[in-house]
Amino acid sequence: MGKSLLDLMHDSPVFNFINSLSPIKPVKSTHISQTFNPLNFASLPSVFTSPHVNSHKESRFLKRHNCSDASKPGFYSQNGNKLSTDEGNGDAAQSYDHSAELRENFDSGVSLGDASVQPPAEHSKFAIELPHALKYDCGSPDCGPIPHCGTETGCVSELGGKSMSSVQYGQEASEKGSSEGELHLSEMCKIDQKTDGVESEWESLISDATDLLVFSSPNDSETFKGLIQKSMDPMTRFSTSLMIQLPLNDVDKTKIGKAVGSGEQYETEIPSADPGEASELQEIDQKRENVADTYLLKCVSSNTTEEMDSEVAMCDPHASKTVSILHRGMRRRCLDFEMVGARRKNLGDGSNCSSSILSQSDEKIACYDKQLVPIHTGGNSSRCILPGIGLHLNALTTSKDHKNVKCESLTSGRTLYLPNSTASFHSPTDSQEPLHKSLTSASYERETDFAENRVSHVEDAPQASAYLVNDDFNQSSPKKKRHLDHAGETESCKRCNCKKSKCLKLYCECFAAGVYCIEPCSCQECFNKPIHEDTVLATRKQIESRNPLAFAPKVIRSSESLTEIGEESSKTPASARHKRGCNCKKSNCLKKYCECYQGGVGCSISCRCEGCKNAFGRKDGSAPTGTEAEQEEETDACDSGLDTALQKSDLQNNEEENPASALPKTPLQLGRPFVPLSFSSNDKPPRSSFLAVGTSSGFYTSQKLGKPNILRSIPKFDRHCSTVPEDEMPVILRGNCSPSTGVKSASPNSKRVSPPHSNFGSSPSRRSGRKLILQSIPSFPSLTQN
DNA sequence: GAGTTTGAAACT
DNA sequence: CAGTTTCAAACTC
Repeated sequence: MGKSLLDLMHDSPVFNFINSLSPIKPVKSTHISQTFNPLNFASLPSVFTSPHVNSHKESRFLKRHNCSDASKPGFYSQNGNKLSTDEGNGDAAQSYDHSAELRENFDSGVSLGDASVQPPAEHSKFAIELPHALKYDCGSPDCGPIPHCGTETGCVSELGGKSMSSVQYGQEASEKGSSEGELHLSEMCKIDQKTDGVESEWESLISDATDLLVFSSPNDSETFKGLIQKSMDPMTRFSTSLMIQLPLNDVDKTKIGKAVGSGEQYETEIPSADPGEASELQEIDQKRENVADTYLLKCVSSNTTEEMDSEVAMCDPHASKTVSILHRGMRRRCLDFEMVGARRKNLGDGSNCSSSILSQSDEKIACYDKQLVPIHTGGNSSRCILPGIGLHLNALTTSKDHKNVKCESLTSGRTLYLPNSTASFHSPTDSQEPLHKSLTSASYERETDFAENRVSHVEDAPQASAYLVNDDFNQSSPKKKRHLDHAGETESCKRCNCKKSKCLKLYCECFAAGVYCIEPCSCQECFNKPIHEDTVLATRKQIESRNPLAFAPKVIRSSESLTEIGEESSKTPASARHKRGCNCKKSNCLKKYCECYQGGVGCSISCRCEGCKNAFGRKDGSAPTGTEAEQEEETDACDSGLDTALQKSDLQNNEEENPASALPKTPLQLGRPFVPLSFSSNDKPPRSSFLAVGTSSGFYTSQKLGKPNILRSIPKFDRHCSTVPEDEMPVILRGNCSPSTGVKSASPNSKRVSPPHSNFGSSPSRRSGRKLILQSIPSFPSLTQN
């Protein structure tokens, strides 16, 4: 039989075709299987692998990499877990590894020997399915009467009993990607040699498989879903895997079927171990991969939830598993992000993810995200949507009607503004999304990333959270906060209490922060609402025309700046400085009346304050020593707010005490003062400091204009006191500032630049103190384009 | 919660 | 640009 099979293989047009296509070079028949097997079981515990296999593993790996690796992220890693990960493998494998399956199946011969143990029934299905797909190719979906196997396991056993073709085994094994597969393979090897009537049996098996597939037909997707949702039992898992595979199968039908011509023949041929076979298999694998790819693409485009689900499964091997699990809850809740997030995580975790897969999955994710986005955007467009920093905040607080949104936002809320500020928000862990991407990403991209960002950030965006917190504290008075706290959601929004300004002046914190006022605000006659967007923008523009930096963060980090700013700044107590400096007369810069203090930064030369005792750093540059600060604090302890101040000052002092360390440091360091401030429960963090710092005007613009506002990203930025690289600074700002005011001069004194002369108003300009540090100015697109 | 204080923002 | 007024947050009671 073996020979006949080989001959068939060689003669088969399909074989030739495959040969031509296959990237993998055919290996000698006997060895082929070995070579491939290792791939399949690469992750298998050494225990299960025979020396034989091991020897080949490497080569196999290599091959795998070329062929299927790309398509399956995390496949290997998951395999490592074996049974526990079986599902994942299966699922994952389905989506991306079909090609591999074939190939692996091929390998089966060798690895079989190693086969280990308890083959999960789940996998067996795969073995069956694959053939099924092939069969489909050759014939009609209905092809022939199909013996039913009651259960997958039953099928498997049946297959085994019938001594299914090596191919099947191989497939199975590959699908399992686990020891069980190997076991079968080993058996297969024997079988191959022994079996003569393989074909007939094969067919029967196939039919069985077909049967199984019947229920996995595309139309049954729902059913599958239902199954998945319904239970977590083995059956469910099985169904899940099937579900995943289904799409592929369909594709296979069309594609593979065409390519191969006659599935049966192909299948029967596969069993034989022959170089030709190998090539053929390889080709098939390729096809499958292609199919998978196609499917993925398809998935990307698909809109239906169900499709998405299946797609997700397909796209992300890891996700698939997750998805199945999550499915139950997700659908209705629109937790897509969760999925996405999970998926994201998975992807992220999957160190092995191939680029191709990633990209695909990314695309999918993007789709997902997009879908999700609407959720946010729906209803209260402006509020819920959050394209802008401010919006996001608002959304959180405002949307009472969007409880869901809020809730989710809360979980993910931090990230809501990400789209705009993705750059800053991307946590290190978000490796998936290259920072640059976010930076450069257009709104569209942002949207895509939106969900994922949210998710990821939620988990690992301490900064973001911090920022939010700050926001909360900053914006609302304790009273108000308490009121709003009920939901806890409102926390992150700014709330103003404007009565006369209509929230269209910088008096209004919301407006100043570039966010719309929301319900929690106690403002009267508020025009700072989406409804009056035009007005808001116009006003904003006007203000900007007067002072281009009006919406820039008030506190900027001087840091990076060390170099730029020069010694002086470095000498200054704090690494960050208020952009214009304060003008305190009575508060001694020890209360939040002082913007410097509020911002958690020390006073600097720019300040015109009198009797400065800023705990974060005095105007004269003398940083209060730890003791000093404490003393001061104690003295001023009366000030409730000082508690925090103390903390802050302590921190600050620590830094300050050590001139070296005091200076510009890492963003975190910088942020420290702020963070403590903002977080300290007793004391409300300085309100505007953060707001001002980060929230620049970008919000409105971004929202309305939809310009990518990288700089907006401030949340993180804020927290870090404007760590934004100068590069990020909007051209406008730079241009305006530097030219007119003469940006930073080389001299220590000149490091700060005063705002554009023209509009900046008398006060700022007149005093040397009120100069702006251009470098750290948070960028936001200025309305006054010119 | 009302009233006061404070200093930035806005205006002249 | 300087001075004044307006404003709303911060603060106090």
